[in-house]
Amino acid sequence: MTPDTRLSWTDVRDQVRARILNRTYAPGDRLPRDEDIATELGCARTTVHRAMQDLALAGLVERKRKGGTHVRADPVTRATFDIPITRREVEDRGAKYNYQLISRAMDQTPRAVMARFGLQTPAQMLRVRALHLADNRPYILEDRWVDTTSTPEILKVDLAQQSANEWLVRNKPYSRVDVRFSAITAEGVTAEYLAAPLGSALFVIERTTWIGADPITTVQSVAAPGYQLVAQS
Amino acid sequence: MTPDTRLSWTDVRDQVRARILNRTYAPGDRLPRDEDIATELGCARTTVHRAMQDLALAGLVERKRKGGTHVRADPVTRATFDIPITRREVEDRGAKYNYQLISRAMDQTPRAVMARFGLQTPAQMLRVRALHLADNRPYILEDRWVDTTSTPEILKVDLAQQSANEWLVRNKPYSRVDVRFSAITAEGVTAEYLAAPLGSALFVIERTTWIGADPITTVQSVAAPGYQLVAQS
DNA sequence: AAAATTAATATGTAGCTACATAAAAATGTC
DNA sequence: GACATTTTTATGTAGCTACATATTAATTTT
Repeated sequence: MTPDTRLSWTDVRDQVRARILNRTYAPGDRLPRDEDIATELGCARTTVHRAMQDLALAGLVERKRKGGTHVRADPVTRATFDIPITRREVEDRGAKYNYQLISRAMDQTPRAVMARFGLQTPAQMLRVRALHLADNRPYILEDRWVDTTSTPEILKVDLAQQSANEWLVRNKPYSRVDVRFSAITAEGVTAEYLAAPLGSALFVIERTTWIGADPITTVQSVAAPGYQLVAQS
Repeated sequence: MTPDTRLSWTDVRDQVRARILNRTYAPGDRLPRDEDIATELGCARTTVHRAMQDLALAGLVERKRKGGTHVRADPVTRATFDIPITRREVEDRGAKYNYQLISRAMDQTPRAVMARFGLQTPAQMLRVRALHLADNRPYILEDRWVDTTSTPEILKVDLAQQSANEWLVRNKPYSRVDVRFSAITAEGVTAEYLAAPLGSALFVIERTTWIGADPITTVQSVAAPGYQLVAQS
């Protein structure tokens, strides 16, 4: 069905990638111009262009105007992670999702939160702590701060019924997000809520979102022991 | 200098994104056809198409032929991480990089390694353990297995001089990679090598690569306490 | 009425032209 | 020779046409 001699941009991409993998084009090498590759493979320059863009996005080559296209000498491993709302994450694992509000109160932002938002002076924000459960076992403990200046509506939401996670993601689109991963030791109430042995290692995801220049929320999500995050594709 | 009325695809993307953010197009809504948006904004359909592709890639909208374009109801947080070679990572932080080979020997793959590669039976592979240092302090401890069937050249490399990390990334391109993050507790020799207090939480990156269907290598990289991974952009 | 077929439609892709832009290379100037 | 200027060139982008393809919607057949 495919017109025999018609190359799609994915075909071109795969061809060029294969050549990089088999060292026809070695790391650091400059590739032929898009146009020459086009002539060689018998397609239009636009098609080669699209293919090259994709390879550049994947981190395999680097392109510069006039400078041409080069195979990256120090290829980086580029991994993309999808972090869905916690309910979905739990349900996608085939587990029953439950949610439990721990506390909800206005409070002054501590240093760590100010740092995340890039604030110079402390501010009053809504602090929400909650526990997400999978099959009635602790799954993720979240400690969240919501800026009530940018998001006053959160004050009217019944957070005992609906998690701030879910409400925010559905009702408060953001324009910028900062994600960071780390590990902490299970201690005190954190260990207690997660039913984790004292001293066990816990995986932590921190997310901070803004709309334009205005802070929306920052969360520290601590996962129960054994949690693993796997890259897409 | 910019021709007043000329819209680039990034302009269109930003416009549409703004409308999603300000709820002109609400979650779940179907957007107008590309062509209608093109007419409205005064540009070609191709331009809108490119903009939409980008928004789809970012996870903001979903597109289906004939079905049209819809604003995603459950937006996911999509984060991209670049994991450079360890030398670069250290040097980019302005620290002095050092490397130390701990052990290098052929051995039978344990269950965990078989699982990563999807092997049914154990195999003989090269196991390399090494320590990366930043300013002479332990930075990352790596425990690596290299498939000497797909990568026999590794046997001739002097791994005391050059880290397997670096040699592989520069000499062995891969076609598929699997990345996963987790947290473990500092124990035994791991704690010792990293100079980490017993029981402290350590961040772990596991990477497995293949060329076609053939395994190349799998590494468990354990970072010293305090390590944090931050998403790009 | 249910199932199979056909038509309509929105997005996906390839190819072309024309021009913009960044950066390297060549040239000119002091 | 060092510096500024101009030219060249490879990629980047916009717009157009034409057709492919997946789905839904409409229609026909059983």
